[in-house]
Amino acid sequence: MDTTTFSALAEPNRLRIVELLQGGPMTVGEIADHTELRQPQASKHLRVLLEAGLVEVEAAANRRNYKLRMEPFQALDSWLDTYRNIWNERFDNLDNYLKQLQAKNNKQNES
Amino acid sequence: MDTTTFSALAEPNRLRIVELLQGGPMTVGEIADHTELRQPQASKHLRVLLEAGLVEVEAAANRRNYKLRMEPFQALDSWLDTYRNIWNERFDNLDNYLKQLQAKNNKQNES
DNA sequence: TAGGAATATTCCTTGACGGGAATATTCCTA
DNA sequence: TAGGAATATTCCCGTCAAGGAATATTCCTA
Repeated sequence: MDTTTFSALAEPNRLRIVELLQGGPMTVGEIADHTELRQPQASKHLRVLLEAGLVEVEAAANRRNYKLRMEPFQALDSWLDTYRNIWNERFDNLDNYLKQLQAKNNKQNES
Repeated sequence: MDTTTFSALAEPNRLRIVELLQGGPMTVGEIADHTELRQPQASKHLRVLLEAGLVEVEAAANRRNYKLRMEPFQALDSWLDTYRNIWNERFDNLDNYLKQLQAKNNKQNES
């Protein structure tokens, strides 16, 4: 995992844009409207997202439709695999501990 | 989803530290050794990770053991849910498209 | 209790990033 | 083909984050 996806998403306005694009492709103007960003800054942030591979553009005459790319999110997803293992492991340990505790209690109650 | 986890992971050395800690708790000195970071910078990065909630510390005399916290990763995981829906949706569309195409071909071959 | 090991903090400097304003570019249509 | 709409780019400035070096802090042990 390299850090470009993280840096792209580390900027609040860009994260906002990404979440906006969940609803489908959008035009620069629409994005600017929904984010209180001026058009130039919207363009700039979209450029960063584009270079990070988080979005792609399709030119339609005057307009540009920006759309989410799924690859980076899928990469994130598999990056998380390792951590899922870790937290499952920890959960199993806790689980075992609780079971042992319960077994112990049962034994006491028997006597 | 707020951006603090992303900014914490956006710094290469910090991402490196997080991945190191997959192997279990580590001391500041150990971390510094494994990352070509000087001790002060290691401390500083750990502070950031700490404040972002990505790690926790346990003091042991002179040493401090830093250890991963799972909550932020779990949060990331559920944040990804939305995007999983999106890519499944797209995959279904592609799937349907291919099936239609195949049905069409079969029809042609029949005649 | 002095010294040393492990860690944290401070100060400084530098480079990158984000916003604002102005301007350039592209494309459509009257 | 001139003008206008949509978008991109450039320049400037202020802020912030990261590394280096030095120093402070904490805790152990001889």
